[in-house]
Amino acid sequence: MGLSSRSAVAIHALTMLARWGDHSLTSAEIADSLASNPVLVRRILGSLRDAGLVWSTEGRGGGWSLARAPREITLYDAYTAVEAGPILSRHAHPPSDACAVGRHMQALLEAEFRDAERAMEERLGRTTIAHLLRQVLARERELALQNR
Amino acid sequence: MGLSSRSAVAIHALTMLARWGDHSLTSAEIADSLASNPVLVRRILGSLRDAGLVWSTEGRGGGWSLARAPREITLYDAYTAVEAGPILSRHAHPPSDACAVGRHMQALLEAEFRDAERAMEERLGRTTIAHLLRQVLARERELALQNR
DNA sequence: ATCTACTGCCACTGTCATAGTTACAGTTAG
DNA sequence: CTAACTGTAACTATGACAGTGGCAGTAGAT
Repeated sequence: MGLSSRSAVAIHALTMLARWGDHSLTSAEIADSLASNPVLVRRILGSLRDAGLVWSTEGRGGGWSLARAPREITLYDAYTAVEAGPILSRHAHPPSDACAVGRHMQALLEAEFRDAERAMEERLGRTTIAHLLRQVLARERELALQNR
Repeated sequence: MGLSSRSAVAIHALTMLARWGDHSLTSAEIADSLASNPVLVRRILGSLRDAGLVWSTEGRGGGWSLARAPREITLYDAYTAVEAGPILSRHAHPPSDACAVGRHMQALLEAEFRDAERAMEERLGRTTIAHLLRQVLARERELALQNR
């Protein structure tokens, strides 16, 4: 493993909200689809709300809805909303300053790792929730045909 | 944070081995530069050896050396030698099969995440240890000039 | 007014990966 | 035989994470 599964949860939830776009979903409904927990869902959707991707209403009949069109939300948006630190982690301690190599490795690695992370983020930014939803619907149609 | 710092340690060690290419280094020497522990270094260099990037000799006077030219070792080589699983982790549990979205999300995310990870790996594959070493030496020359 | 169904949030648990450390057996040069 | 290494297993401490229960706040339904 590496990172948390929060990105997966976030993208899953966003796609569900896009699928049932006309009405809001509760954290319990989303948790059911994830085979997970409403509190967990609320925590992650809370981050998405802070990032302006969704909004929520309290009280009876409340729930969650998208704050933007699905085609205006990329996987990168979801990813950066819920994931904190860098992917490729740096030295646990700063290396020794007495070593000619150690003196510079931190700065060099920082540059290399940032570039590599940016490449990944750039790729995530190319896929939108709308794109994912389209694939989900296509797969559902296929299933419907097979079960006829 | 995200992943382990093993990649950083591996790249650091490889660069040191390239810098002092004529003779081998002990795990204690490398650990000193990392401000870390010889056992940790041996564990990580062990993975690099399994991947064919370095070799080691036991007994007195033993130590570690590169098994290839520095320009033939990329950061991706080091990364995949020491890092096990995927970066972007998937759902903790498989989602509910009863949900039209949940049924398909795992496969779709798998494809998206693999593409994103590949983009990162591709970027890491573009930088070699030789490139890093060149930068270290350049920075050392600068320092030498300033301290004159 | 009260009930019901939500969000929001805190505190806690169990689990797991990792960094770090100690210990010791095996290997090799002096 | 001794000193200096590698190789490896066992252990600890730390921290991130998923998951859970509890409870205050909010708002529609009756």
